[in-house]
Amino acid sequence: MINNNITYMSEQEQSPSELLALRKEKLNQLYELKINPFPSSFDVTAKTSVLKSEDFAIPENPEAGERVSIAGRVMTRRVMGKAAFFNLQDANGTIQVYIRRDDVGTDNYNTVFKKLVDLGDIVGVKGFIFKTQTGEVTLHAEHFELLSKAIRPIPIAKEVEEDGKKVVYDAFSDKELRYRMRYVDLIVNPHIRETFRKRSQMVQQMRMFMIDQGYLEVETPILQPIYGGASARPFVTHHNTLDMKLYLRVANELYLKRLIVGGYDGVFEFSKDFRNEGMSRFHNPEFTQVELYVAYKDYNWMMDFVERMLEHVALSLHGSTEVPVGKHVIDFKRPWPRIPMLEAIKNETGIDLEGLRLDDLISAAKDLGIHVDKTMGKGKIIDEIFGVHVEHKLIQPTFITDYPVEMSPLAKKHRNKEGLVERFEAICNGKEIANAFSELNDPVDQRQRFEEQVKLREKGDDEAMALDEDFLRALEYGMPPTAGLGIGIDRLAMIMTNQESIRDVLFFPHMRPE
RNA sequence: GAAAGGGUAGCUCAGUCGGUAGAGCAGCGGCCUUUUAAGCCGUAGGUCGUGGGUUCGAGCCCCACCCCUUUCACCA
Repeated sequence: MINNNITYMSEQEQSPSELLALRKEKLNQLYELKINPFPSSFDVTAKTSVLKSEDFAIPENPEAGERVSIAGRVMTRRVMGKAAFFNLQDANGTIQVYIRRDDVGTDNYNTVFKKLVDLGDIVGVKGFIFKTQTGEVTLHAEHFELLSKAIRPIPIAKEVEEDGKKVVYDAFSDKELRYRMRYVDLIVNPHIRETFRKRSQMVQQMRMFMIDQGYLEVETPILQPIYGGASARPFVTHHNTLDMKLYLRVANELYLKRLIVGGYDGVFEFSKDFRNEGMSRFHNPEFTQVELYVAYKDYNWMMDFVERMLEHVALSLHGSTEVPVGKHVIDFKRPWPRIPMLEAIKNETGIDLEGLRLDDLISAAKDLGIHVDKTMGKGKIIDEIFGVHVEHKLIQPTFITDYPVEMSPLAKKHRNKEGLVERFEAICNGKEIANAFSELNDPVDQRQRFEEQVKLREKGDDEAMALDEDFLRALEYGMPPTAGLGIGIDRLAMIMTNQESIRDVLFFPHMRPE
């Protein structure tokens, strides 16, 4: 016991790093000087990005120019005795600040700025804009004030221009640390801030696009007594007062269709969904989808809609329908090719699966190197062939249409193709980005489809859907013909921001505890 | 779940054959009033992911475990 205690205490002494302790000591010194290291507010009148833009005119005699005040984080510092330069970073950029002892006061400069302010501290400055000898737009500070003391050191990267290119040295680049401490990542890696700004813009543009059509943005339950709307394993939780099992939603489809039954002619929801499955660069346990349901429309209309909306999104984010993604340039200009699934398979493999009996289909699949087991029906086999031989080759936006009915228990049967449903997926960069169908609104057919799902579940398919009696009751009151759509927001954001991993478009991707 | 790679100072990384733990930046003490990876002089900083083992001696070799990355499988 005694030994353990001694070990424990010595760990305690070592654990706050020297740098942390030193900065806490600086806090104490500030208090002794009657300087509040965490004041309540500061009057900001300008942004660094505006000050550095062409629009901001610097007069002949800069000292006669207007006074501006800016606030932000001290990112670099070059002290030359009685004067110094530092770079101040605000939300949109950085600007160099020139500060002299004779302008801001001896104590403020020598003691506060030089001794007690560190890189990473948040400060406010007021002064006028001029250009240095080397032509850099700089704020000449006449007032300097500490706004928030940072007691942890930030990882400082050095940036330099070499042959006209920006080269960054010692960037904060450890992915684990970046994801675990996204706040630090955002401070020191400005391009990360930009990626998330783009994601936000993307969502905003989609929202406005749908609102402009007159569709209603709604919210539906995340905690559901019966989960449905997608083939997936759910997270389970428990309600104490009701003493009942609840599921975190895997989709919101069945609730949105209840609202179409209720009489709205268009509803959509940006929905956090939860699926208890593997993690990868394309999968996070929680992810975002937007689902949209429009009455009196079918999947053909929905293809037009998706084209129009995503073309609009690309244009508003990039000023062009062309979006660079990895080695490719993806062009969202409409119209996109529309290819029935069996035709797409025929195009890629030369094999026509149309009208094949199950045993012929199985041998065709085996010829194509597909692993087939006895539980797989025709639909599953076709889907597998498509996944292995076609999907990853579709780089430019493409609609794949008319899926096997077995894979789509919520989609309406095709009006003239036996065994298929009126469904499409939009494929882009080799991945599904949208999934849509003419919604099944026949309550008798829907009940049969649910019952088939229940059989699959009994056979051991733990991703099969459960029978939702209340949803069936809603359909029994009559749902108009309806087109429904789901778009994976994270996947789309990866494309629109040219990121290879879903973790780079989620602020806080799921990580094991530290 | 499987395979490969990785975990060394606050950050980015070296570390040879197993022989006292290294650099740059950040930090600390100085000098320097238009610098910009500022510069110059000096200085401090480590549970080498964790726990075992082999050895006179382990950052390095062996075993187990933890965490991350990438790829694959399931899935959106």
